[in-house]
Amino acid sequence: MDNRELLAELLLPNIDKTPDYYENMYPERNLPEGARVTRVAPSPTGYLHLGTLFTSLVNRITATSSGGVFYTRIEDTDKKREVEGGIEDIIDGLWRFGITIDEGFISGSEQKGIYGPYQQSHRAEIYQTYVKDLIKKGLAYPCFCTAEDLEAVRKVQEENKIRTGYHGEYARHRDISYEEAKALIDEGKTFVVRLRSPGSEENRITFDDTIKGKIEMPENDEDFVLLKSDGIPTYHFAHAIDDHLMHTTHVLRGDEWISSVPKHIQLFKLLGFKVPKYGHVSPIMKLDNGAKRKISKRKDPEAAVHFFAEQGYESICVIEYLMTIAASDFEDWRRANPDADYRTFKFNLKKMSVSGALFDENKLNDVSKTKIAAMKSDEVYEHLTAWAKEFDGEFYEMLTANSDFTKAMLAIDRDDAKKPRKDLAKWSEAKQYFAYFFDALYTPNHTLPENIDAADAKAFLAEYKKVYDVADDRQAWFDKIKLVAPKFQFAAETKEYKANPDAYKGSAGDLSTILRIAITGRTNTPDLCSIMQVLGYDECIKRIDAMIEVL
RNA sequence: GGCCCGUUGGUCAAGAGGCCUAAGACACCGCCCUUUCACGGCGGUAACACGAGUUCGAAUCUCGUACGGGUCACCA
Repeated sequence: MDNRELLAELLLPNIDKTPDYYENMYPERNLPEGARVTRVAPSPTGYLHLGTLFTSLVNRITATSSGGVFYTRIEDTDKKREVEGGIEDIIDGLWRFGITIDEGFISGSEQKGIYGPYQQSHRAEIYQTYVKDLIKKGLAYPCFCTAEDLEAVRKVQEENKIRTGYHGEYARHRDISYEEAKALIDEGKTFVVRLRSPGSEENRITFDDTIKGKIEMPENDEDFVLLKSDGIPTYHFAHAIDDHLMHTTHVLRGDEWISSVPKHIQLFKLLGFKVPKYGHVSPIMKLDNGAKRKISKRKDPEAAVHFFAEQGYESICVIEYLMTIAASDFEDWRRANPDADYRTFKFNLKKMSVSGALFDENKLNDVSKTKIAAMKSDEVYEHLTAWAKEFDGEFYEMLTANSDFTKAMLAIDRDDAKKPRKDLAKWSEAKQYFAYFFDALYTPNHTLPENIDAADAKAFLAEYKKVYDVADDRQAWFDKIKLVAPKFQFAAETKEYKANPDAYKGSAGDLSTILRIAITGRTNTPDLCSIMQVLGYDECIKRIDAMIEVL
């Protein structure tokens, strides 16, 4: 046995398989030409992040549009940062947003597919097998440097203005002999396994990023860590092994990875793997004191996708909004296909923005309002109550105490309307918006607009009471307002009033406003006639009387 | 600091040397429609970061500057 073989046996004595074993175990996927295999590989370090959702969406739709496969893989190689229930949180979150998962972790505890296990902490033997092979080939070696050793080297490099890192002459254990290694191990020293990089900073490599285009960078010459001292791989190594074995065709990930691409390409080539296509997704940004910055888990509530659920944004609305960021031609498509499922949109990575988009709440609200406006009352009822049940128990009780009443309320300007109102963007707005329908929420406010005289208002309400019939349809209802209008010198027709404003105190429109204030305490509500029908005769009279009383 | 990437109205963006007197959407403003609000219709304000160069011609190509972002771990 030569030095390399001895080293390999010394370092990884329990590994008895060779890479061939795994190559045979995980065969090529049987997929049609052009089908793309994508994945999202989150670390269970906390809740589902907006950025993770975004990249998941991009991966998902890329697979879908090409008839491919989208799978999840858990990157739990850093035990220190792991959070209890993290896997479940992320996977369930994906499903909740309609990101379907074909393979890998399909719930917090279930895996599906023949390329597993889909959790890196359970794949140690696989990684070690490949590392052992690399050592035998002289492409990897043990490094016994401690954190302090590395720190000292870095300091020297910084002082001498040399590029920091474990490369070239600073790769101290690069040519360690079997004997040296054995002695150190016998002393009880721990080690990591590093790549013996054949690269040089002088060389340039280029790769074609499917999102950002052609990128040129110096070749990697750093002997970066493959296996940590606990025998678990670093991200770089796990990425190469897993994406190769799981036959990922497109690695679509956050653009913080761009600078690691030279490492990855080198690794794939050294391992004899086919290099996948890379696409680097720009982060979603946020405006902070006039400065653009990446949305941060720590500072921004909307970084946690849970925020949107709490606010009562429909998950599909968040997704559609993200689609407008992901694909510059999505909005046009949406206008042309207002009812189509977004999944049928033909997604093209080339249409993605190369710079990070600012998160735009206005736009989200617009997308959301349009979506909710298109719903029928039954659907709104279902979604609203589901939200309230989880986030506002008190409101939930009110909504469900009399579901027919609530549904009638929700049907106003919606079910029979040619052009439904665009009002609600998120369910948390509903409580305030519909407050006057519920005794517990309604606080009368009898403030009149400045152009209306209190005496007139009082007289009008008293007169209106006499003719009011809850059974009137919209036309009859308005005719009655017009009927009484002349008695107070108000114009029955808006046009008349506009043509000759001095002849009148106001128009039928102003009278409606008085009535609206009496009934709802507001000047801005959906169709008043319908509101009065839903509220019922007694309640309306009660409110009218209450207003007459205070005037 | 080294290495990457980026920069078109307030926001998202179209744009591949002449079709750009620079599209569209959101937001904002005005008018019309209208019982209110909304929808809808019509219109408006508003942008190629800066400087050189290449070219008959540059938002588009090149270089430099500025600004922004990312990355330089036994984290992903």
